[in-house]
Amino acid sequence: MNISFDIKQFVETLENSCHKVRKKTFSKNEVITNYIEKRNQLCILLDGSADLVRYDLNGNRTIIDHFSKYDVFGEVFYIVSTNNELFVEAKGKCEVLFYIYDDIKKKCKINCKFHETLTELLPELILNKVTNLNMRIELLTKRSIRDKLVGYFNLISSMYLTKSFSLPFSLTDLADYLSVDRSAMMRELKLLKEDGFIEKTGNKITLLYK
Amino acid sequence: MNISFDIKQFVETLENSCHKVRKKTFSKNEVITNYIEKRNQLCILLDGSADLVRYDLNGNRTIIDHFSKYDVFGEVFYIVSTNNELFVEAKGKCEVLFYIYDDIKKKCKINCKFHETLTELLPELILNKVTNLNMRIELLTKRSIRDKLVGYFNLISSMYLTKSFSLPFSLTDLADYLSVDRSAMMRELKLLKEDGFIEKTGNKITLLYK
DNA sequence: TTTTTTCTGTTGCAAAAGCAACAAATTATT
DNA sequence: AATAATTTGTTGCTTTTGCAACAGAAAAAA
Repeated sequence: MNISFDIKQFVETLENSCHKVRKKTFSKNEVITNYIEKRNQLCILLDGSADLVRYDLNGNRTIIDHFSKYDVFGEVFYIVSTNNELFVEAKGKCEVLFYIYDDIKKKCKINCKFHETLTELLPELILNKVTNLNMRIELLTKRSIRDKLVGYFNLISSMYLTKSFSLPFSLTDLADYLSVDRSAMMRELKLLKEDGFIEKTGNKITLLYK
Repeated sequence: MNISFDIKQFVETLENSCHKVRKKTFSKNEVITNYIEKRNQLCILLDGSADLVRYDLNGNRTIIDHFSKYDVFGEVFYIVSTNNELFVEAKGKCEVLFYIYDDIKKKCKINCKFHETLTELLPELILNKVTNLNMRIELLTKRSIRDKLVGYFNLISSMYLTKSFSLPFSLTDLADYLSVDRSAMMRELKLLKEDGFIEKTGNKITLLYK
């Protein structure tokens, strides 16, 4: 995503220009943050990858979003509407920039450059999120596991412009992302293979159709 | 939603202040607009109700979003990411305000008040959409029809602050919204009734739990 | 390196959801 | 007011999905 470059630029040059900015590192499975309304926190993933997850009352785990280098997250992008708590979990070693704001829409009192740039970029960042959410909904509304898998593969394929790619998720996590049972998904992957739609070695997928 | 009032205010006073604004009426089942990238159109529903729908290759209909009075829609809020076409369909007689923009983020050349206010409101409107999308995802990730129904009822209930409410959808449309088979949903509704969780007369629901 | 933990791949069985078809009720249309 | 169209409610049957359990592979930790 071309927005990442902008973020990179301004993070690198400006991360020390505002006293409300803190950098912190996390190791695998640590909770980077949880989403609480009015926490007024915005985070930028400087290195590593992390997932936004929710656990429901039945113990089901759902991966809401997946973050990689230079992705931005925080409650502004996900206004909490239910009692289910949301966590951002580190998938490995992570470096995260935390930024606490008073009012995301208004200028920082100290008038720092960091905040100014962030405020400018915000609408674009949010629209970026909206696109992700829409894609997500499109996947989730598909009626069968097969359609979800194929939809997801098409997405990845068109993102990387190749019919052959490694999944950014483990298969276990992919099931949580598509909101289906893992073993049922494995079964469907096998059938897709048998029907000649895909090739699969470990988590490398090759699309054979179209 | 408190934002509606702002919209109402400024629409009523300013709808004639920009030459790029057009008002049009639609009758039931007419297509108000379809989503095409770079169409640069923003619509405000002045009266009636409408649905944003998608038909997939298998002929399944999915209601992506439901709009009522003063809701705002258009491609800015749903960046098209796939080949499936999206339509906004009138559910009855509708009055719609169309606004064509050059660049939603920049001021209108003629510097009209309409555009200025809209540009100011836009981030808030978008965040509003994000909340909706997140709620939607939360519903769709629920693993069973029962959980989807209950989740949806809770949402409506907490929105209207009452345990007794009429559904804003027909049952047929509700199934398309929850992305499940209608008859299977009817069966589950019956079971919910039999298990004493809800009362149901026509499309009026009363929650008996909690 | 060895041990432990997590992830992958598989399967039988049970439960849930989808499909199809139809009658009754409700809502539009003429 | 009569007719047509749509929505609701229901059910038997089929297919899909979920659950549980386990063995082997791979990855992480000791």
